[in-house]
Amino acid sequence: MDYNKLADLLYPTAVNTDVWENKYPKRELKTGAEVTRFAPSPTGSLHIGHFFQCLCDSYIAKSTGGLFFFRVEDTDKKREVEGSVDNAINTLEKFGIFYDEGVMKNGEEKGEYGPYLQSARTEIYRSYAKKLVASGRAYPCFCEKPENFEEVKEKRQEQLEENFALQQKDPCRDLSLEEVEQKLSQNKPFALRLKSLGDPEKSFKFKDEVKGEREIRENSKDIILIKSDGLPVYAFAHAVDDHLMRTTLVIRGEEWYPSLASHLELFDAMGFERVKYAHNPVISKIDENGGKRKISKRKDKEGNMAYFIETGYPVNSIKEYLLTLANSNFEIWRRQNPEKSLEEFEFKAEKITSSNPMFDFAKLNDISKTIISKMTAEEVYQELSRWASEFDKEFFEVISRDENYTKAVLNIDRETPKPRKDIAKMSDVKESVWGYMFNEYFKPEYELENANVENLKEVVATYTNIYNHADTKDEWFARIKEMSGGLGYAVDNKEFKANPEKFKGNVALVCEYIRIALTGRKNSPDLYSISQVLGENEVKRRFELLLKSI
RNA sequence: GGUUCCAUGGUAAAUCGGUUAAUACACCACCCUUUCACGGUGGAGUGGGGGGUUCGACUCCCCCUGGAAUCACCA
Repeated sequence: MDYNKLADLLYPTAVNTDVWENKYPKRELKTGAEVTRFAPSPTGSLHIGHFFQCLCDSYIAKSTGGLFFFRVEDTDKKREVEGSVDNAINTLEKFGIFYDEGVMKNGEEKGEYGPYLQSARTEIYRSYAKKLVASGRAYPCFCEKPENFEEVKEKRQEQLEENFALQQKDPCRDLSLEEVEQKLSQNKPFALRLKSLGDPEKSFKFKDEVKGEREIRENSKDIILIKSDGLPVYAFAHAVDDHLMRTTLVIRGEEWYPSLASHLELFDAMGFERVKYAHNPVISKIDENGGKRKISKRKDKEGNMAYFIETGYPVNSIKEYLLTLANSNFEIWRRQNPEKSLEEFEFKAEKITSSNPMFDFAKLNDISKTIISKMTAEEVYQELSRWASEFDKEFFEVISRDENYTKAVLNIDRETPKPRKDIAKMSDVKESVWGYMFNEYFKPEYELENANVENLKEVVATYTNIYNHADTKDEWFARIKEMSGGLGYAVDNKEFKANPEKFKGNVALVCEYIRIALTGRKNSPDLYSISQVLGENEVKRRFELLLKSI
């Protein structure tokens, strides 16, 4: 078989690969510098696993003094979702992840190693395809392609049931030049397959940057390289692009690990220097049935990065949480360096665990609450209005109506040595933390279970008469105490504990009644601060509202 | 079913052959407190099972079990 002839037949116009090798020379970097990349396919919003990798990529590039680029793997036109590229770019921007090269908004690009959009690289792929054919390492396959994945699965199921018949080599593997010529003349579309020389009985040593030294079996599959639509498949595009873009470290999900051997064979067949790999664990969750499974972008809200943006988690909360999953020593570093910027953390690929971590909302929320508790009211306000202006326009109107009022609300129990930790995400402000401070969201639907309604009424009715907005905090409390005593509540808590039957309750209970009137709930921060921020008229109005409603 | 990866409390995990097996979140109790929180103190809870190797194993080896990934002209 004359492979050169076959190559000319298949790719008559493809240019020699030297053109590309010269156009994209090796990068000049100091030793140890890693070139990493984030290369999603534009199939909708960003998955948390992708973002996780992306975070690792950017950290490693930065901490080794290398560089990080952004490539778009748009080779599956069927699955493509419009707007995905912009969405990914926006997400990276929102999360403060900057890339040195790659696709930008409006279809522009920066960097000397582009195009960074795979669909714009077909000419390059054709050159390498031709080279591979010419060296006898790839061949055209004219077989009919499966309609869809369902069909593939059915076929697989059949194979399983017949005790999995061994996969045979592709029938097109040994087509003669004449046969190829004839099919081509009939305008039959073809896919390009790798002619694998591997033997799965043999294995070789390989060092994964996360998993360490591993032994893997050789690949023997004649994997598809270029689809019949002329676009490359992941493996081929990965090999060509990461070679030509001079990537040094490929960080990707563990789901790629099983196909690693075929990728390595491809690199070797094309004469490329191998890149290093770091296979990350897949972020999983415990599902409704108690089982563990990979987080799904479709089924799980936390699988979708958009969720965190839409609900208003500060970007650093998400980053810090993912960092604790990626490098478990991050948490210790953070405790030792509470004031340092995230960027100063020294990230290590080999510290990434190889077992799949479970996503834990409780932990994320704790991290986030701590971060927000350290912000000033002004900072929270900025974050809140930025979020609300995009995702809760109505609330945005409400909080911007009186900026100073909103800031005063956000400042309650904040400027203390031990600030409250109650906001995990911006949507909490309205929904579970401060809603009642705004008339629109103050619902006089009181939580009255276990409350003695008559006593509640009595306390509020009495208190509304003696309330003095000008009181200092001490005066304010003294007044409540005095009133409590007069109404038959224990002023001394020890006494109350000793003889609870002698009193209607204690001062704590009186406060609870006032709290119910003021906030509609049984928990809220310091009542004095709340009254002061609400203002005298509003305080009185709420007392009246309660007295009328019960 | 084949191949592969993984295995310390509920979750994230430290240890890298000798420890009362750290720590954080969550949980419980108590303290602080006018309430809710925050904070403080304490508590319960972990090496999947079975074989080896070793004076000694959570740590090394083997088997089993369990979980996960993958087996597309998808990435």
